[in-house]
Amino acid sequence: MPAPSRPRKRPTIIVGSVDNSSSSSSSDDEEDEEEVEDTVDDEDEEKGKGRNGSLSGKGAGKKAPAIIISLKKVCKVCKEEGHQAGFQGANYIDCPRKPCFLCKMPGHTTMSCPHRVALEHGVVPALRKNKQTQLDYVFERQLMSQIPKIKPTFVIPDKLDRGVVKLHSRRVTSLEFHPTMNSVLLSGDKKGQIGIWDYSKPNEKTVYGSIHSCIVNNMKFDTRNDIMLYTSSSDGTISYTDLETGIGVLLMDINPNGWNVDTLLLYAFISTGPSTWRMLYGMDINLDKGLLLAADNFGYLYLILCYEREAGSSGTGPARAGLVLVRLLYGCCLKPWDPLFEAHIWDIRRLETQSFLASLAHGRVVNSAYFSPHTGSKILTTSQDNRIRVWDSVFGNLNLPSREIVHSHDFNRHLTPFKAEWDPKDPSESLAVIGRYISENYNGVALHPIDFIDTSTGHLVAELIDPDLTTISPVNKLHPRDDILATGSSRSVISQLQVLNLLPVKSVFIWRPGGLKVEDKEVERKKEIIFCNTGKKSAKEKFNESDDDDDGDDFPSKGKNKQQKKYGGKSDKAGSSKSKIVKI
DNA sequence: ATTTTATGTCGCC
DNA sequence: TGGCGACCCTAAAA
Repeated sequence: MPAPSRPRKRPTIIVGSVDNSSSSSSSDDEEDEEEVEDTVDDEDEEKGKGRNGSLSGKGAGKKAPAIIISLKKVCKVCKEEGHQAGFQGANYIDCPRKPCFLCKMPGHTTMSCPHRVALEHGVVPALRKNKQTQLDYVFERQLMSQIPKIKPTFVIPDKLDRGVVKLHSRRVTSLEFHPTMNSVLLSGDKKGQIGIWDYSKPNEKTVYGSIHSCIVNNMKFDTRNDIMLYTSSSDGTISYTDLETGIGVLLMDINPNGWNVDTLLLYAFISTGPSTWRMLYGMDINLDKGLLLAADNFGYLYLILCYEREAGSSGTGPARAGLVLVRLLYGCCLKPWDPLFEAHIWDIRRLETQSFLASLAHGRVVNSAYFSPHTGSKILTTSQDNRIRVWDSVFGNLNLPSREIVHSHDFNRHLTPFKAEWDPKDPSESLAVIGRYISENYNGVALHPIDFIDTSTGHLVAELIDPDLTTISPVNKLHPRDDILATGSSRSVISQLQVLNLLPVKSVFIWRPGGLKVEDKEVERKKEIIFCNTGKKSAKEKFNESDDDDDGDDFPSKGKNKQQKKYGGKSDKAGSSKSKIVKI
């Protein structure tokens, strides 16, 4: 069923009415380069539908006007003259009339955003009211003691081996490592398929194509029987699938009438408004209690008793698109009315939904929320307002986050939402990984790093880039035991740099320091280097510097390929930036 | 070979 | 309040 289509206009060119008489290209005071060519093109496009077989139809257009009108270049964002937004080489120039694309504050652009170059990288310590309660006491006693006082050094690779495999024909939307088999990675895609890849035995890869009909949003292993996988999808179903056979059980379907029926009803009787199709965006399980919870885009929370396979649902009100946090509070009877689990539901638009225990206010849509991996005492959220937030002490005051970290993950359409995730190996529960939306100029090429952020300080510990990985990487997963990161590509790679290593479309990437034992031809091995720095600005400067002087690096320059350089802790300004590099 | 279409979100009018 | 266009967006389908 096609959505109501609007005619998508071609990029409209505004003909400058100021100087339509003067056709010469030298009349303008600024930006007088490609005026002639622009003029011809735009005339072609303004008439018919621009079937521009010949983009450079010099003058021979059938409706060529007698007067060639010169154009004032206007900003494509605000349509004003005098500046232009867009890429200039690998640098994107923001429209100065818009708020900063990074921090969303007016008055400056991304290039000069203080959060872009600050060492603290946008950390805003929150105001904390120091009022001790009984809950705080419980927190201190039961959970705080588990958190090490001294934070370990993060293990961030500065050299990478990479395995690449193409499993999916659509973008990867979720990743999960197997809970016990160290080298097995699960991946879900936009199409609803599930991929299984054992990257130590590259031949062992499987794709199951009929588990869901669209985006696989969540995957959770049945830890009691870890060949079984729970998955939730935007098709509104939860499946319980045997990974050895691909045979699954449909545990729940919240669209029993199907997509077409709902949509037909929608257009027949309502003619506008949101679809009634329900999509599952959040899921978590607690197998000790045999519980599975899932959340849909209308803000409903569904509870499934996994073991008995009794599906039931409990509505929490028609709020929209909240996310769900679920975690058992072992031995803590904090919520007498609900001793089994604690669920937080929040919705930035409709906060009146009654039954949540706490509401974490965000400026815009919340993409994800995760309890910290060991104690569960902290919550890490990613919001569309370009901020990562850490909420300390789920027992305490959650009115304000304890950290706000400005980070570019505000996404447009066609991208899987970015989700900052804890490093499950970090005992101090402070390291998080998240892909970055905004691009950065790395030696002349615009790349989108995967950021490692110390949420306790807000420092950008590392930004991981790859010259061949020119895609945005919204989906990332750190291995629960090994120093391995898996990431899913958001789109195909179209790059002239790929001479040797043809990165396939919609791949799953594995970075691992120290060597990846793979022999399969489909799994490429490549040694790369990542940036480790605390400020992107200086990273670029250093990059350019090390092109000149520094060498002896074990990475030879090969022809036209962009080379990545390793950065030591060279401070570039007053000892300000101190890199944290740990080679492993 | 090009255009359309996806059901994403927000600001603006 | 809702329709509409724009977005550092992609790419399969038509």
